[in-house]
Amino acid sequence: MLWLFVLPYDVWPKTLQLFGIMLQVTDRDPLSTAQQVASAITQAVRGGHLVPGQRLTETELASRHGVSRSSVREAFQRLTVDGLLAFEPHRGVTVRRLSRKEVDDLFAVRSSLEALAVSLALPALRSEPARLRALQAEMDDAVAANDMAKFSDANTRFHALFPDVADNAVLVETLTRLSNSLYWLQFRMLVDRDHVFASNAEHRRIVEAVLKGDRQTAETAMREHVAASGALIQRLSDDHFAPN
Amino acid sequence: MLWLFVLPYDVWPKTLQLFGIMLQVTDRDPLSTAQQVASAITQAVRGGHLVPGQRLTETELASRHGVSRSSVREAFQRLTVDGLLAFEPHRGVTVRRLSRKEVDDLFAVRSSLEALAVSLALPALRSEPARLRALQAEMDDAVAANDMAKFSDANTRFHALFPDVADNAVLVETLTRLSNSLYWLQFRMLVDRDHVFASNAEHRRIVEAVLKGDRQTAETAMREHVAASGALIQRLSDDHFAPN
DNA sequence: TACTCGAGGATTGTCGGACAATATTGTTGG
DNA sequence: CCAACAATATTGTCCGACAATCCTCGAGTA
Repeated sequence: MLWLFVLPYDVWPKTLQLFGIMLQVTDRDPLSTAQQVASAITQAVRGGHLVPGQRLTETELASRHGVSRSSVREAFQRLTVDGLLAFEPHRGVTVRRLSRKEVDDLFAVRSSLEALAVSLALPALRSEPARLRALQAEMDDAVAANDMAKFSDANTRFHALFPDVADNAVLVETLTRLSNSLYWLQFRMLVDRDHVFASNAEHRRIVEAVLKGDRQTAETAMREHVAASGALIQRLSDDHFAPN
Repeated sequence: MLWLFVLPYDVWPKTLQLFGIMLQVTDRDPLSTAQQVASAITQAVRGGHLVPGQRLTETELASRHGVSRSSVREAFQRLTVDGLLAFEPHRGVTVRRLSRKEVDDLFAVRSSLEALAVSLALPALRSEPARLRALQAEMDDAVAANDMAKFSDANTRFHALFPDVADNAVLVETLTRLSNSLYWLQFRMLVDRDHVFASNAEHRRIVEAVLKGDRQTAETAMREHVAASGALIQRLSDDHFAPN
């Protein structure tokens, strides 16, 4: 029946009932308009084209992306709950700007959840340590080569690895939300060269404890690592934070 | 200047600049239409008028509440991120129905965060123990009187107390979301009489540890208490859960 | 019987326009 | 410097429209 696979995607039936078995055709729907706009805004924030505190108006974004106000509103809502934008009734949205206390609060929750992720992911990572080791090697290389961008990328994947392997959708979703709010701060954080070395040492502690199967040590190491990042961010100058 | 207070609310200026001091008039904006619809749906779910798995259509809700489809869509979105409704592209929303695994995932995250809440709230609760003691007494009374409704109410406030006192907005928001998804299950859970007694004993353990200032014990007591609730829910019959 | 196909209806996704409610800004005058 | 008002910009909500997609169900077929 190989001929089936050369048919263009469009003419495939959505479901095939053969021999009483229901075959589901993987049906990746094209992203909704609102989702596309949301992604575009996210990219703009990540790329620094939109700075924290900046105001976004519905009509402007609508015409810029060639979509209707409805879709932009929907995108705004999603990004607001994702923690990337801040919403005020009758005043619109702005790129979220965190106060010192908000950063503190976020890191407190994040450290707890990342510790949980380490604990949940430990068995799986231990039984197949290749992925973790590869990531560690990559970070070591980046440090040795003094390549900040590379380290930043590997660092992001390092922190995403544990929730991912933990196989807990709620955990992944929650941590994603928190990370979105923190992205711009994390970016600024990485320019500090000394911190990168310290950070990598902390990563190594975590990795070793995980591979050794020492859950308690791995958890607290991660907890302290995240807390240290939070403390470091707090040392940034005042104008990186919103008043209050 | 007492005469000012007899003026109707409408004619008050929004801000008063007097003697160079900016006075903010507390401006409780009337809830947006979308928010009202969202609240109504929430009440309907809590009251059992809408059962898990049930489908909600935009036009039907719009005409029922006398609002436009736009507002209903917005309400749906909020309730989806709040975990009360489940959304599928091109298929609309249904009252969320959790699978066993999802319940497990939720309780894992929730136990971690409630333990964090206990830890953060401990100092404040210890320096002013009246509130905690009053709640404990209330729950004891409910158990003694075999009053399930009263215990349920006090139980809800007990679990809300720690995040509230912890003074961490992110924590409160995150836990609220998780609780919303679990509401219907918690409701079913409370019909089990034996569990109520066990639950109250666990509460007492937590309270004692907190008032004694024993952070470690308090944390693990809360963690285990939440985990026990999760395990209990898992014992419900299959038809309370979504397949998968 | 087991399966495919297609028509028709229901529902969602997106659009454009409209208008009131509210916020922001600028101006005026004391 | 500050109150009061006018002008403007933006959001909140509504309506109507239509294409895209999903669901149902009956007819056709091997």
